[in-house]
Amino acid sequence: MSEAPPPVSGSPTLEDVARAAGVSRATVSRVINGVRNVNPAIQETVRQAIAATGYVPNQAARSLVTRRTGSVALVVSGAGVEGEENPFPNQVFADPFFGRVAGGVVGYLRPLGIHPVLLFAETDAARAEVVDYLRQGKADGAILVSTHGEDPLPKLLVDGGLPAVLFARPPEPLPISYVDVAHRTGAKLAADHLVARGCHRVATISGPLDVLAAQDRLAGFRDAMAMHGHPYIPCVEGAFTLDSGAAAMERLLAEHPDVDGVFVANDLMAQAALQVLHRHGRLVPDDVAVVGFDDSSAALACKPPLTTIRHPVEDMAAELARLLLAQIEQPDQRVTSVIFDPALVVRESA
Amino acid sequence: MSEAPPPVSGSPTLEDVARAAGVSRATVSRVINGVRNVNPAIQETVRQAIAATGYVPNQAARSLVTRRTGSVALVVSGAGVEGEENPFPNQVFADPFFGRVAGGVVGYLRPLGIHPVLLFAETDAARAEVVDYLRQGKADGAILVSTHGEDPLPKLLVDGGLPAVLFARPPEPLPISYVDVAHRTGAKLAADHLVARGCHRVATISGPLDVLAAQDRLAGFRDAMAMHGHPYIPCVEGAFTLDSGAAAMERLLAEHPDVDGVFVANDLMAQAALQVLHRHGRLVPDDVAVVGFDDSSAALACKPPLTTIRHPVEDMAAELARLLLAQIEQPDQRVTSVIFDPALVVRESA
DNA sequence: TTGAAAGCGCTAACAA
DNA sequence: TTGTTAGCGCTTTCAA
Repeated sequence: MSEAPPPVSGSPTLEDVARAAGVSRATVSRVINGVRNVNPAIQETVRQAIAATGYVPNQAARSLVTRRTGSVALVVSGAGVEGEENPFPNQVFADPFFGRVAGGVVGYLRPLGIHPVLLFAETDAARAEVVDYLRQGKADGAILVSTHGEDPLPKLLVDGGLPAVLFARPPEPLPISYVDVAHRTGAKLAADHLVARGCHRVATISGPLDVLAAQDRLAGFRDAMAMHGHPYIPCVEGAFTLDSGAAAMERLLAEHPDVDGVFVANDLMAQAALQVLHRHGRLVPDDVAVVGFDDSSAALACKPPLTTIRHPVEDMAAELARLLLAQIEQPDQRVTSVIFDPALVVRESA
Repeated sequence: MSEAPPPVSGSPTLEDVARAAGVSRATVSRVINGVRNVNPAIQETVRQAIAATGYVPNQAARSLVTRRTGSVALVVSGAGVEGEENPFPNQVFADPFFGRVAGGVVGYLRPLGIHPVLLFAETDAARAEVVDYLRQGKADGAILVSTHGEDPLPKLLVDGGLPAVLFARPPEPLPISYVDVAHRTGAKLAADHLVARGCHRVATISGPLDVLAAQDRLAGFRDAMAMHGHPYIPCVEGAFTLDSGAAAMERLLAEHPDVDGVFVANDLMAQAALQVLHRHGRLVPDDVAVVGFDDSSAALACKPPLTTIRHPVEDMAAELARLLLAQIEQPDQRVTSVIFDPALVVRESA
């Protein structure tokens, strides 16, 4: 057990291991990388030498020749304004949605020994940095989670020929793989549930209609209600925010005081709607049933707890990671997209 | 403007730029790295060549020779149990404390072009991976945010001679730089405030007394109260959790029904204490004044909003990043620690 | 099945 | 001030 004199300086290299094992660097490399055609006995010797020397491969040297870093960027991107005050939106972390995405990505990547680098791209400068980050080979590809629809980063990446995948379908068609949820299916779930509850005078509060998801949710809801014999469904457009949800609910109540069921395009607006209904003395769900969308943390914070449509965010994020790795392996492969089915989560509001 | 034939394959290298500029690789390298002693005219030529070729330095090649990656790991560590179900604690992201830490770190590092890699180290295996991550040269150092006191990772890193810094003083003395908050000062702030309000029968709910921060907060509070002429302050030990806070408050009320001021060692327990007081018909702050510690999101969620002690978490995190970079530059420098003063945030509970 | 040798793209002595 | 050159530690042909 006495061998492998400690290397004079720095940590041991392949050379040191090779010398300790009495083989060539190439052989040690083969053992480490699990290349077949290596004599089992030699494999064992090499393994012992590795343990004895405490060898750890140098990632830089490895990357230089393989042109891979084995790391990916997890980019939280948006259409933020140049010169924004806060360079790092704390709220991103507070957002349970992002937490679930990160959880799904890490859950898939960690067993593969890949750890995501966290990048924020709220400004043009930051977006340019992301592109550079990938071009410098600091990461092999990027998983993008956009907070806004008009995010220019996906196009930048595609134009740069950099491997990237997207959470949610891009507004403009782009040759990029993405995952998304079947918004229409989710909206149908909400419609079916409201009808099954016996709601007859149903309305909806949509998201901003320049956002794809909002369009799809509205269309899906209307289609499903039409199937149930309700050809016209009143709609007030919101902006996915608390304030806009409150305003929309007020207007809905003013224009359709007899409403007994509302599908709200996201939980945040639904939470506000619930408060408005409460102020107006309407009991939820008895007088008015409310269904939200997202199953965000807001859904549980609601009074009463919100019945809503849940994305399989973690699964979607894991699939996204898988798609990215596939694209890194085979850059010229056709883009793939995967649409996930959402599920109805019944709580007390409907 | 017609030069630099596009490189045959892959992206341009230093060689390509050098050829386009009619100089040597070394000169281009000097220009890129801002080394002085380069003829301004040549500098300009080189810059144009860089722009013309679209050159971006290869990080792997650079790291191989400089032995620096220019990236750091942000490690969320704990004393988690082996084989835990959830490999990635979503709640970490939900925790506003972590968000603030990350914000401070990113705020400091991003202008330097450094992006943190997010690592989780809840299990022994994960901790070994963190050590390997650094040993492989995938990051130059680690910023550790431990969720538990007995986290073994700091020692692993120190023993490995790997650059690392800690958020919060390690329980066992360790040659590692850290930042922390002056717990005793914070507790004194709380004491002074309660006394100034006119509280005469003051008690405290401490954290688990095997945790340093809990010890310091208790001692600091008692010392300050003694200065105000209250030599003995009743104390019930909690566990920094909601449940333990409620239990402690119940006990306090049973043993000292005439209490009119309580310092609770963290906001979560204070929140529970508030609920218990409410159940017992005690008005806060009129009957009983309550001061928490941390200024976590719980403080604002309380009814009434909690008066509490706030850490300058972002500043602390930024300083931590600075300490790490300093240590990476000068590995054999003595460890430094910086203690930050907390501040009293007066809301409605006291 | 194994070894020798040629780089990967860059920085940093050392010369000129 | 600039160029030449020698590696950094690894993977990967190509021969043996």
